[in-house]
Amino acid sequence: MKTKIVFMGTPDIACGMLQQLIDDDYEIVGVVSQPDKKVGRKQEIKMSEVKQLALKHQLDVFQPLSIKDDYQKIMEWKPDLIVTCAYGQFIPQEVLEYPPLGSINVHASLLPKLRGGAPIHWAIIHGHQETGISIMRMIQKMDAGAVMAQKKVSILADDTTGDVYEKLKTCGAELLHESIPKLIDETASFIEQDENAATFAYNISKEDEKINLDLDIHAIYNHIRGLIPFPVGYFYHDDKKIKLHKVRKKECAHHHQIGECCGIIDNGYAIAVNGGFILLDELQVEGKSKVDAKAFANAQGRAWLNSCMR
RNA sequence: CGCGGGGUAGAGCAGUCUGGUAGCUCGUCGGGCUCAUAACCCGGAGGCCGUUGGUUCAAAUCCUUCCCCCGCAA
Repeated sequence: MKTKIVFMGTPDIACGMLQQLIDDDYEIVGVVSQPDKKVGRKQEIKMSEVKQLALKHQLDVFQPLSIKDDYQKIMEWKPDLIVTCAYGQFIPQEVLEYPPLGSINVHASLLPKLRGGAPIHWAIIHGHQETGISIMRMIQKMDAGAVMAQKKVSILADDTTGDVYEKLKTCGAELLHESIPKLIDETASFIEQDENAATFAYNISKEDEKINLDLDIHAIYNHIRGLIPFPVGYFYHDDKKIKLHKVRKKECAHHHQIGECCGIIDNGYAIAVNGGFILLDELQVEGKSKVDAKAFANAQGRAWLNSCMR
């Protein structure tokens, strides 16, 4: 008899896990995801990525506004196991304890490091050279349950959050594929996390997206690439917000002011910082569309020469 | 009717306030120069100035209708 699983998740990365469960031919009795949201200027209704994938495979979808007091449906599905990945709400104890095989979560960091909603972004912003996937038991405290499996992934010097995200999506799916059989045949072993070593990676706030040009070139570069492709870092020129979609760095000595616009260097639009230049390959000025460095340098970038970003 | 910016040559922009020959940088095409270049020089092509109606002798520019793009807020 197939193991009955309820999957709970919302954004794209969770789709990697759901797809793996589908491919592994478990009986997915239901999928729980965040409610459809109005999004953008036009406030169009958007279904979560997980919901879209679930519907494509004709799975039952449940979207409680607040799962805290609306979870009966999950019990009715009678799951043997609950698998979650970036669902977005705290799940009541009664639900977590219901399945005989327990409730596990796929988290994109090497726990106990980087607990929270944005582990990939913060791993890069902090300049880490490796991160990974952890699969652990769900408990009431965020990402604090005993860990049953981990797998490392390296972060290359120029990787963006998007790059690492793709690696982790694949890695997570593989680890999940290996782990569930161990739960079923009871060979899984769980190790409690070292609470003293815990660090946190909370969701990125507006303030976190602002790039501080006073830092050294490496910190700035890590900060910017850690926010690509979403939500994207920014700084200002006068009162105009400049969003940074694609950048490189060039370490070298120079005599420019911090934040000074220096025109095209190595095909990128150069901004002087401590220790070298940040080369903008794709940027977007508030109210305008995204443009490449050359296009930007033709008009606006030319006018801004010798003035400073801040 | 949430707030704001914008639509001008293939690209990025100026011109709009104060109506009067369609401009700049880049690309492209042709020619020239150089050992050489994302170098430089000369020349050319390419626009219903987003759309509708109006004001005017005359509209990219002023008033009006609608469409589309973007930033913010949610």
